[in-house]
Amino acid sequence: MKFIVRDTDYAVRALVYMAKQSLSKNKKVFTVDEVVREEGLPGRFLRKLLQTLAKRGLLVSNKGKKGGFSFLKPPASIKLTDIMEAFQGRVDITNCLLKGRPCPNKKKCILRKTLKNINKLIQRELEKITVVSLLEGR
Amino acid sequence: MKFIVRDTDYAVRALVYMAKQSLSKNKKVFTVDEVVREEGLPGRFLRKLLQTLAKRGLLVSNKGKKGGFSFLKPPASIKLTDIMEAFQGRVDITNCLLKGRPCPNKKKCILRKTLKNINKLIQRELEKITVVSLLEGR
DNA sequence: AATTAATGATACTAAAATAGTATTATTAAA
DNA sequence: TTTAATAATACTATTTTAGTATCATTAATT
Ligand code: FES
Ligand code: FES
Repeated sequence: MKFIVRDTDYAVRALVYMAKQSLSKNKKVFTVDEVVREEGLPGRFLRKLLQTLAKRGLLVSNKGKKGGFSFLKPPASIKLTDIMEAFQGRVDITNCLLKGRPCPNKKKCILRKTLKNINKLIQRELEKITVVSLLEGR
Repeated sequence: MKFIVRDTDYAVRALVYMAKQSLSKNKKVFTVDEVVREEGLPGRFLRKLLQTLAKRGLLVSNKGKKGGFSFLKPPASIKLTDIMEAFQGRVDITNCLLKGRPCPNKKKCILRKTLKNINKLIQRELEKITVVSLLEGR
């Protein structure tokens, strides 16, 4: 069950690395190459991911020499769900209908109800997790 | 987020149809062709799915003229999770590690803990849902 | 001004997963 | 013997995922 896709995973690794350096060494700007060296991720791919995060307003990017990516939002305020939404849309396990055909009993469908409830819970729990909480474990 | 795959979906439709006929008309044996006619599913594909359910011990199959599939387990005792497991393995959203690389902080990883808890809850909830509860909405 | 080191945008491609089809064998009733 | 069903398994097409390549833009350094 692919709940967290690779894009999200790579992006989280990158952000956690950046947050770590940022908090411990007060480092501000990170090039893709640096993150790639440290985390062993595919470079061109990660670049695309960080671009996406910049478009989403989590990071800022600066072109040219001495350029790179830095946090726009502080890492303690970046939720896991923010990152997931950037790459995989909102958490939604309620899509129980395939090919547009309705379930046999849509209105009183117990599965639909159950999935909706579970989904809310998942969202609530994942929103508690931030880049810093991944780094620090709390 | 593909939580329920198409195989499961088709199989559920088939089983719900069969349960309905079984409960209302005391019908026992169903050919693939009948289900396909009624539910509009791809025939050869559904046959493969019902074969899987038979191997799993949910249905029995009978070859030859007047053959077909019938319930081995009563539909009220067939859980959604039984069907899901047949086609997509156990419900497991905890696979947060990709490409075998560990997360930055595996032992005290808050995401891991959160996902494990959520997963238990999902399993508990989905186990309450059976073929008959899908049919009846409770 | 030229060079260099960075990201931006976008198109392309390879690999894997998903969904579905085809073929041949087996079985049992009529 | 024919017919109507499933069994097994191989094959194929489509879609998604993952990743690469190319060229453009930008800003600091020399
Ligand atoms: S299975 Fe989705 S509405 Fe019932
Ligand atoms: S993200 Fe899986 S153990 Fe931390």
